[in-house]
Amino acid sequence: MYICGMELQEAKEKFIQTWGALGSQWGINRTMSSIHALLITSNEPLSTENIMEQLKISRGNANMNIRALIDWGLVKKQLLAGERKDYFTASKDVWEIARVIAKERRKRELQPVIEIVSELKDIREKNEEAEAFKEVISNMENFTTQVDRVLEKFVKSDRNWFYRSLLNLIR
Amino acid sequence: MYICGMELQEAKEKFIQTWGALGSQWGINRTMSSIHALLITSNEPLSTENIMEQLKISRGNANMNIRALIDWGLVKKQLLAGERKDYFTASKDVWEIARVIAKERRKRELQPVIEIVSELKDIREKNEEAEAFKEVISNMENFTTQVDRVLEKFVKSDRNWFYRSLLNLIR
DNA sequence: TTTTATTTTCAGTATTTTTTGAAAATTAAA
DNA sequence: TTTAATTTTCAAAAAATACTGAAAATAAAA
Repeated sequence: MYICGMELQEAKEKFIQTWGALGSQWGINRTMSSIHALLITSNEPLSTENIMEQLKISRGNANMNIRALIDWGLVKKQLLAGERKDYFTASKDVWEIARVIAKERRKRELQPVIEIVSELKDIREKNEEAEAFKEVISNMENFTTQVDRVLEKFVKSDRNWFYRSLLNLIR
Repeated sequence: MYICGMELQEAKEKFIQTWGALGSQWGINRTMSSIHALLITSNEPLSTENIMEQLKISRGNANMNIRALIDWGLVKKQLLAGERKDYFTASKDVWEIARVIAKERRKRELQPVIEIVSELKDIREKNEEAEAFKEVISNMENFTTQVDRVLEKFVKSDRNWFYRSLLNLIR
């Protein structure tokens, strides 16, 4: 019985809940981030059934979201000797997690925007209104390609570069 | 009649559509980002009715989302002399837009996570499993507070600092 | 091969989120 | 005042999204 502080189980549940809520605020579905959080906090690989049980979700739901996580590169299958079931793990390394998420979002979201912005430059009209629009688009292209380059660097970098760069930025 | 390239109107519509889709991928509702995009590309302030017409949405919907945008600091009311209606504008400055979005998301999302992570540190248990969890949480606290500091700096910085920093990062 | 365990799929259902539209509230002019 | 224009609210409807559960597919063991 703990007077202050909290028990491990309670903390894990709170973490799973928070991670889930955070994900859904960022356009990732709640179950997917909850499963991710569960795996992050689990000290051993979990099977689909473990996950279904602990999060009280159906097999179909578990299966779909595990696959999505694997697709993102956030979760890996682990074959356990003598076991027929698949087991799953997630990296506990926060920097690595951030790196993978940045990599995927760059690919899935930033790249398409850059493409479309680049298309939108081709306007022939020459009046004031058109020029103003072109100016916005041109700035946006500038901005997105710069951000893209930074993300690319981050994704390819190592932990030391990242933490060193952060320090430089806030210096 | 244009052979290649596109007309201004078409480009604007494409931009509005893209911006809307992007927003919804990032947990901001599609109408809200579409209104924002419409205002970014408009060369004059627009009234609620203008917005309703151009995006084909209801008055209630327009009103709620305009207010949300004002709440975020992305849109401003503009009183037009001799007009009774409210008119709205949005900054066309991409850097400024990014700054405001970073500011709001930092306040609304990063801060709460930092708070919760800090709470989760108080675990009394001392077994191996608890230590592993504490390690994850501690790294997460580290990471989030560092990112928070960079965002704070960005939010308070000027355009020059930002572009200079980006250049330094990718150098 | 057949049997059994496991994973995948997906139509139907449930839930959540967004939107509408009309009534109520507010604001400014008459 | 009263009247008219405008904005806000919010219950109900619609749309989008997520979830279930059972059947089909796959893979491994017997």
